[in-house]
Amino acid sequence: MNIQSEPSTKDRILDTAERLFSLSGYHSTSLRAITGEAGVNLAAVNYHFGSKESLLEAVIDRRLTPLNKARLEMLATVDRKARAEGRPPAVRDIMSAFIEPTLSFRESTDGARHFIALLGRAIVEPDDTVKKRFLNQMNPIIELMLEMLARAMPSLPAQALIKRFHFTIGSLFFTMHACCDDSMPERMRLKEPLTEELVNFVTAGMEGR
Amino acid sequence: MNIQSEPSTKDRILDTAERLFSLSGYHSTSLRAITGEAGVNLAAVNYHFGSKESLLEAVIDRRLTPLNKARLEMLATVDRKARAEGRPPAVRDIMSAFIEPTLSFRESTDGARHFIALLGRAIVEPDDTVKKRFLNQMNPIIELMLEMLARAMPSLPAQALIKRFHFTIGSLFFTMHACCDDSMPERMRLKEPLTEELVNFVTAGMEGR
DNA sequence: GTCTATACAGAGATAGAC
DNA sequence: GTCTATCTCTGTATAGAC
Repeated sequence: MNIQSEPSTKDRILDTAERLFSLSGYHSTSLRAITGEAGVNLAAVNYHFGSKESLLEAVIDRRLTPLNKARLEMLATVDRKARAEGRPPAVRDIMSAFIEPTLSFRESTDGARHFIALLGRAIVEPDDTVKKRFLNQMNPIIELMLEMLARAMPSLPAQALIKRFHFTIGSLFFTMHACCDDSMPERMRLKEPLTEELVNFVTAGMEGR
Repeated sequence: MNIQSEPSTKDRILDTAERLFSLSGYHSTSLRAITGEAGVNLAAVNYHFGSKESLLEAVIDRRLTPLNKARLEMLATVDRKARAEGRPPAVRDIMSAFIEPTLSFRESTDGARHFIALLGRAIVEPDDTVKKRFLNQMNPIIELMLEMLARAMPSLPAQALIKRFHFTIGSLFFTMHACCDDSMPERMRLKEPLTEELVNFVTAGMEGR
């Protein structure tokens, strides 16, 4: 545990891997590129993490654990307030509790920005091990949001709710990935701030017509 | 050009690559797996396509060209009809012209289903060559839709329109990818039909509140 | 405990015989 | 068109230096 000295070998690997995974993708980033740029030996990855896949898991867990904690706390606050006022939670507040922590976390540091772009891709990764790791962390939030949304819109059939929530996830994760993506055509480049527009969009879609 | 005999070496490679790229992802699928399953020699890929990347482009182009033609025709019909009636095109009709051909094409054959799942991932691929190939084909449609949407909602600022269209693309592409994805948790599994719910969702989001 | 050097199997790409 | 041989680069594993 270094307090004010150089980052440890392990942290240098994590930081570099996060950046390169985000920029070039998991499979296209070689361990030699990571260790070369981090200035550590190739075998240090195997020593500290065991494999390239375990390294990716470590990259994900390091940021996703506190981020999901923030999301759950915000959802709990929305729920508590609604119960105290004897009303169902508002769709907009549920959406905000998911979106606002994500996008404001993204603005916090350069590393976080890379990580959020990486996460936006993780949900469509074909690699089962990686995706399951990611989905396991997301499951408690998904369950809580679905339960709260069902209370917010009691007359909406369960299947319709699932579909609309699914579309919502698509909007958010694509935004997480693509908002800092330079390869999109100029006209499609997004400008900040995004939170309010995204909350508006998915709230309108959720509540239907 | 074989009419009623066995598929050619080239077509066998295309069909097998389409299925394996969709199931396991581009980078995780080896040329040995493709050529082995297709029953052709490894070097046949290099001979017919030049490289693994060019093979992916061929897989994309074969299906995306006719699909985009159908989308453009449907958009043109919506536009023509609106002009004939002297009114701006309806947001819902524009959304349908993009979504309906995509999802009904997906239902047409097993190969198409695999292809649509692959496309749903292509838009977040980190590989620049692949993504640019894909975006080049999509650009005329994106431009036409943005132009029609601007006429449909003349009071909406351009930046807000871009953002909402972006969120729409996220919903559709995630649906294309994930609707046949078995690794999602049981509660999030989607059931057909999707077209109407998706059109409702993105129309409501587009039109705002 | 940390880290380095190095060996190994599998990948995509390519040249050239047939 | 097809196939073999071979090149480089990848992820992984291990033996041993400090």
